[in-house]
Amino acid sequence: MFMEEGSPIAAGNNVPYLFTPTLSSTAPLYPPLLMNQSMQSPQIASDMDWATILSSTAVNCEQKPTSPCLSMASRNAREGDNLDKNKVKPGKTKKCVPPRIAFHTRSTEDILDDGYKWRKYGQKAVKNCAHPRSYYRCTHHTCNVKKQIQRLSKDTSIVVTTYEGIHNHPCEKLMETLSPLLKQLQFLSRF
DNA sequence: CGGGTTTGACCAGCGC
DNA sequence: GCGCTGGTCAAACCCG
Repeated sequence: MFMEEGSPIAAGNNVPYLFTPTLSSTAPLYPPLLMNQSMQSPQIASDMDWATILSSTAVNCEQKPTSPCLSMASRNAREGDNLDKNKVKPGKTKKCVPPRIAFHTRSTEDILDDGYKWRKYGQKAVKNCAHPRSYYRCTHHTCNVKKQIQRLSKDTSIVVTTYEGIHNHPCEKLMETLSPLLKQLQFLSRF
């Protein structure tokens, strides 16, 4: 298996992990191996693009909408809820883990280009980790997707990228790449 | 000047 | 209840 680390990544216990084969030291994004609890072994997702993988996996592990997600006062405030920061309703503070996907990628670069545009909003030193964890948010104004980037302390060449949420907009870079192909397909389909 | 990064402070959850 | 830790905020700063 590719999971020599053994211990779960800091992404919650119900996270379906996506692993990239660690063959190269300067890792382009290889077709990832998709793995979750229902699978006996990782499956090669060679025919899928990253956006598809992200959205389908996130949907598969989506939480029930009735869960009291985003209960923190700061989140309420950010999402237009008028709750005062110091007036979080009692009994509704149970933490809800939104859909998360974690990637292991061997790379010298911390930031892997996934086609989306991200803005860093925090960095934090994590216990028992030599490298800090960075927090990013999708810059799209209607999109609340976040990601965390951290290097493994055991193997600093491996970058763990944890995505939280589902993009509600197309991947700009992907569309840029695909649009000429689509045009070509449309042209050929006329014959 | 606008958008992104840095970084210290703050807050909530959790374990003891 | 208290301390620790992770996640986020926001002001200051940087850069094109």
